[in-house]
Amino acid sequence: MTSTEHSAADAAENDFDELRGFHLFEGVEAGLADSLIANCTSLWFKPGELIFEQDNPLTRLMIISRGLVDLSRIEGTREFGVLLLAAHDLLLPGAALFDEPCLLSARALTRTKICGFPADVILGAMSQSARLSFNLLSVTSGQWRMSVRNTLDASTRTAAQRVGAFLLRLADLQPHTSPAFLPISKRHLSSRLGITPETLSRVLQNVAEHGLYLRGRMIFVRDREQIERFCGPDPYIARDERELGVFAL
Amino acid sequence: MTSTEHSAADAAENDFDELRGFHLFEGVEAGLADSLIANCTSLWFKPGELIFEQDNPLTRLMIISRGLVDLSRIEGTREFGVLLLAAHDLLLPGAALFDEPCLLSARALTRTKICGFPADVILGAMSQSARLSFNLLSVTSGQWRMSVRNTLDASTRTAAQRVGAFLLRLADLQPHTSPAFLPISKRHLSSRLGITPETLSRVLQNVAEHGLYLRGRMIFVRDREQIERFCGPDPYIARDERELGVFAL
DNA sequence: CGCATAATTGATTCAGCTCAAACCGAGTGG
DNA sequence: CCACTCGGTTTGAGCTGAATCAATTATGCG
Repeated sequence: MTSTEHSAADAAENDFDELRGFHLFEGVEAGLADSLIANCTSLWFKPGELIFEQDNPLTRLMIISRGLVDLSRIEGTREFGVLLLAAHDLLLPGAALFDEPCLLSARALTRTKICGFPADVILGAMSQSARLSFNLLSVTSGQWRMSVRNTLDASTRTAAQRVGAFLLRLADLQPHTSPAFLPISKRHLSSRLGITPETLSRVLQNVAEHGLYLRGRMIFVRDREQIERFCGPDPYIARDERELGVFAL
Repeated sequence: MTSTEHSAADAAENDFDELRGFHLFEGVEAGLADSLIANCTSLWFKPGELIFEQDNPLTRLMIISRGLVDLSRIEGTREFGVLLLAAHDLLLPGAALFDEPCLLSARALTRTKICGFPADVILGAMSQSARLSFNLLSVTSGQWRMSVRNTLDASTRTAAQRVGAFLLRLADLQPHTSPAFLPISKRHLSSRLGITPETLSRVLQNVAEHGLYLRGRMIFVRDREQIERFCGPDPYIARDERELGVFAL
């Protein structure tokens, strides 16, 4: 953790309202939530900076307050992206709470703000608040579900279809901005989709011929019908994981 | 659910001791655990039988009391195995508790006994017992962790390495039987490892040349050194997921 | 015994990887 | 203002692991 660290008190004042509104604290007894938030420390990370490294234990439960975080396994020079988390998401809650050595490293993709709660404080709070445990369970379930979707995507769709579907979803998540914006580098995108940067580059040409193109970091959906047909309909019953407090991409 | 169904009372009597010892109920207040178990219904499934189908909601939280269950996405004729669960494991707890339509179907691989608890009863109990919520969270985290391991295996190892590593782990999990026993068909094994049956067949010859062979359903580890070298060392820090109440393969 | 399902074997194809080279745009400093 | 890096990206050529398709051969199992 090399970034500027604010004092706990400082963090609590600045972040209070923000954190209080997070799904994690929904329905949690006010007094308890407040005391948890008072224990929180926030940290800013620059794009590209590592937040924590695989194979180490995690002593705090971290939540993304701003930014985007890539969870991936780093093996030599190659990175295998597993999940892309966004604001409101928790970082490997299981690893933090159950002393699992992380399987994954976390890296900030954009300028990112992380709030951390000491794991033992959370564990203590869980034994008092059924609702907090419930929320944690709902988030963990949702993240797992997202991870299963990725696994299935990887084995049922071609690289081109995954690229198309991912960009399309990204566009749908920002309905107000047109054109939609790709918040990460193509390199990271390729890692997230389990392909090499070279393949991504080639595949984008193919995708462009089917109604969706990426110029710079702007995503243009030119022919929705066509691109949807091309990607294959999302094989999964629609379910907005955001209801579970999951904002992963 | 086409199998013989026992009455709840019947189930409770027969299964009481068995269920009470499951990780799910560890540390849960005795009265509460007992009343939950009284609400449980058990069902037997024949090998190959579907336990539930993808895209449907789940109304009960199911736990495997005996047998092996394959969680997979069925797409036309091809099946994509995601996780192989064993006795003591829960079946998609998140789907049952949060009304997620399942992404996966569950199929009994061996003769299997499933105990089910109505989801709303569990939800009610969770609000009373922090420990029950905690246990559910630990199981869900552990299953997710296992699923991440699979994802990583799929993208970092070759088919042959995955086959070798899987059989080796299977052998290690039954230290008392020699030779170790493959409890499922090769077809299912291939699905679990994300390869075709043809590839599995070919790859087994290759694996045999590196110290591990499969004759019928017997697994012989002839040269442990060699096969471990061949598969590449398990890249993940050792952690026995069984501590988390997860027995998935 | 005989049929259905599972497993092997062979021939061929193909999606995506690797390696290597060219390209491009944004900073940087002379 | 321009030359010069230096990432990140693109393009090209060739390779390869695993899938597919098709044809046998084994293995239960009723």
